[in-house]
Amino acid sequence: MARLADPELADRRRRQILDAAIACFRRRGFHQATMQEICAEASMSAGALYRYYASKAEIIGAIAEDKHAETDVMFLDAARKGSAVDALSLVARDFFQKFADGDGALIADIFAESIRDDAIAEALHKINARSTAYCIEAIKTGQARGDVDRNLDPKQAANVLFAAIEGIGLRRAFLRESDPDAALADFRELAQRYLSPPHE
Amino acid sequence: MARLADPELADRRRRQILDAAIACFRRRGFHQATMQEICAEASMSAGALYRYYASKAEIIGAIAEDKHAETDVMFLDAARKGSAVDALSLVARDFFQKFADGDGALIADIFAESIRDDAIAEALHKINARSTAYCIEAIKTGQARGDVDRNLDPKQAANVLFAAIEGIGLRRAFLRESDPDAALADFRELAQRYLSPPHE
Amino acid sequence: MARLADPELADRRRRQILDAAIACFRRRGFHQATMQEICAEASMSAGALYRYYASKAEIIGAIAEDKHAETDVMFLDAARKGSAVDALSLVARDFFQKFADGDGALIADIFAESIRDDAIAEALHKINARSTAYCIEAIKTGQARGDVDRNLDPKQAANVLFAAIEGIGLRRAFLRESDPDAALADFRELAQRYLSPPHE
Amino acid sequence: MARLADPELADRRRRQILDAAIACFRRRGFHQATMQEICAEASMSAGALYRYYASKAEIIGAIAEDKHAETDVMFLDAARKGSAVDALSLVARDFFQKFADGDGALIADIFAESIRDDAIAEALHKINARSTAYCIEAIKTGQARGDVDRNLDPKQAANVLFAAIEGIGLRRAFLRESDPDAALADFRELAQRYLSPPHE
DNA sequence: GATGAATGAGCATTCATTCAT
DNA sequence: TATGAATGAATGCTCATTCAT
Repeated sequence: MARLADPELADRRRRQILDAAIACFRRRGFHQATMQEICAEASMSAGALYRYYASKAEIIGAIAEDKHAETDVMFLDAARKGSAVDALSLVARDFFQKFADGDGALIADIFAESIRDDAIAEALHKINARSTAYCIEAIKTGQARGDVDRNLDPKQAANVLFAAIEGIGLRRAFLRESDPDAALADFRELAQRYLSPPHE
Repeated sequence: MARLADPELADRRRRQILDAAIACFRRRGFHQATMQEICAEASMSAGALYRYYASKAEIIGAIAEDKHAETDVMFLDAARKGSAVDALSLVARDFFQKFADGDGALIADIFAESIRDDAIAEALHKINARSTAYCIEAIKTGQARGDVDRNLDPKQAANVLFAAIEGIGLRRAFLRESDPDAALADFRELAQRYLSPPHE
Repeated sequence: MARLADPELADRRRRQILDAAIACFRRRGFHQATMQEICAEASMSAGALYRYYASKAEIIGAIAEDKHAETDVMFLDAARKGSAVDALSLVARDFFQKFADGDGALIADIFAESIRDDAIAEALHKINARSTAYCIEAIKTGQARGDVDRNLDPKQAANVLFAAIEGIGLRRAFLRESDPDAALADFRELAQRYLSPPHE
Repeated sequence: MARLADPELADRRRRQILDAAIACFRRRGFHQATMQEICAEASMSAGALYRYYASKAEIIGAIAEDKHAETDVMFLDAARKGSAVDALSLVARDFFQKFADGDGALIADIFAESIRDDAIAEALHKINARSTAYCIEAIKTGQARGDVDRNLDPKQAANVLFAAIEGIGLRRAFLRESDPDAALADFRELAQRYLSPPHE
């Protein structure tokens, strides 16, 4: 009588829960949002939800990874085709858009959580290492091409630039300035000046 | 004979509560830390604590302002004496030290809280406006002197640089890299390259 | 298979809570009885109770209405069949029985609460208007028949008689005189003399 | 150096506390009003207040007696001079005025408290016995004179009439009808008809 | 697989009362 | 006498999680 577990259904349900949780966490933060709210948002009973995620912490972990991972996909292509600044701008633009969409507080929550919680930090470090690796690659390519100052340490520069993207996004969310294009312009100017070789 | 209400005592108690709350919030975050923990940390009964702060939210607000305001004092002097980069470095150094001291998650919490809560945001905007004003001044002075590129918009540049400080601090906390001098070196290089006039 | 929310269960639980609350409120009053006591009396956890009533105030409101409404049912029949005094006596008897059963203080609490709280007052006014309407009808019928003095204003008389019932009940509870039949005799004598046409 | 306790001061302070407590209890009820509120209303520190009353319960007891006693003074004179109805009307008028002044809920609280608390009840019974005695006297005088039906039991009648006064006052407070003269008219009509001998 | 009622420890907050000054 | 800061148990209420159906 019993059918085997349908893995597609499980994936669908997990996605449904994550989306609901993201919506709730945006509005209220990880620790203020309740499981009941998430259940309601996901149109799902508590029992059903707990079949897919064993605890609130697990959902938080899943979302942190999820948010961090999204950016990754587009990087590689862009990095080869254009300059380092153009590739980074693509990432930055995407990131700023999230802030414009109301993800600012959630991203800050993820920072807080990953600073405090080693398990989450570890998961995010892996994702971050990959993104950084692409960026380092792009910077090295730029240095080879001559658009990027050869005196810069590629890894250090990659981290500084990611930090700048995050900082600009956060600060603009704090200041209620939500135009992602303005944020991007700020970032491009910073990146350009930071990366350019002297006497350009 | 009647003893009059002692305003010094009130100040001392408030400080005591804030310090205890900061310790708890660092470890556990605003919404996970309990009032009982704060009371214990402050060696104070719940009743005593509530004489000085009417609610947990009020403590959160007070700490947010407190943390934000700390940096301010030193800025003005530094800005007149040295270059814009040197003045900013002073602020940055101080900020990075907080991360090294374990304030990273708390600062992220403050970002999250101020993005979500308009009342807290408003209070912080005032404090931030003052800091930014000093920085803008320093940049203008640098432009007059010729160490700062005249093509930069001072206000925009000030915000970008603050954003960079915050981003670098957060990212390093996330990566468990706690050396504030390394962070400062990263920031100085970024600021130098960003602010310098071309053909230097 | 999914079980649908059972509305009967909800009704049962609500009744169970109300009964427990009435028992507690009788003994200790609205504001001295604790939710824990009510939970214990209802053999229910706090969480379960709060699924059915959102707050203590809501329970107080529900009980106030409940107590007030109980009398209503029997009136109409009685009013048609017998004299106004007989119909009123039925209500009075029922009311005095409540005092004999220990409801006196609770009824006084309901008065206090409804005098102070407009929301509760409003709800009770509706219920009261219905009871009064039946009584007015009975008095008018009596006037038509000739057992009731035609000089009396029916509405005014109805309110005076209800007031007398309440006053007698309260005063007897205060005096620890709990015999409902003695109370009823007092009331009948008063009502008879008050309503009778002169020269009878 | 130390002066002996000044008994006048003590009386003044006690009065001050009682007045403040009455004001608070009116607004919020015995068990919802806090000692802090009473202290503030009395412009007195908690320590000072507790020198004069050992507990909140003691204040409640004192107020209950106080409220009940107020009526007493005027009765005796009136009872001798006019008819029983006139004497009772004086008391009733005074009582209805209290309701008009906002004492309704407090009076209901006193009923509740005295029904539940034997100590308070006992104290009030004494005061009540005195008032009732005066009323009984007035009724007997009326019976002797012939304005009061000789078939009525004087004690029973006195209690019924007091009950009616209380019931009318309470019910009007509940209905938000605050005109004391209208209440008095209701009562006079009731008392007149209740007390009058037949064939008048 | 899914439901949603139930749990109960835990939470922020209050308040009658005390006591050092 | 008077003050008012302090106490801390108790309050109304919440919520992550479980489990019988």
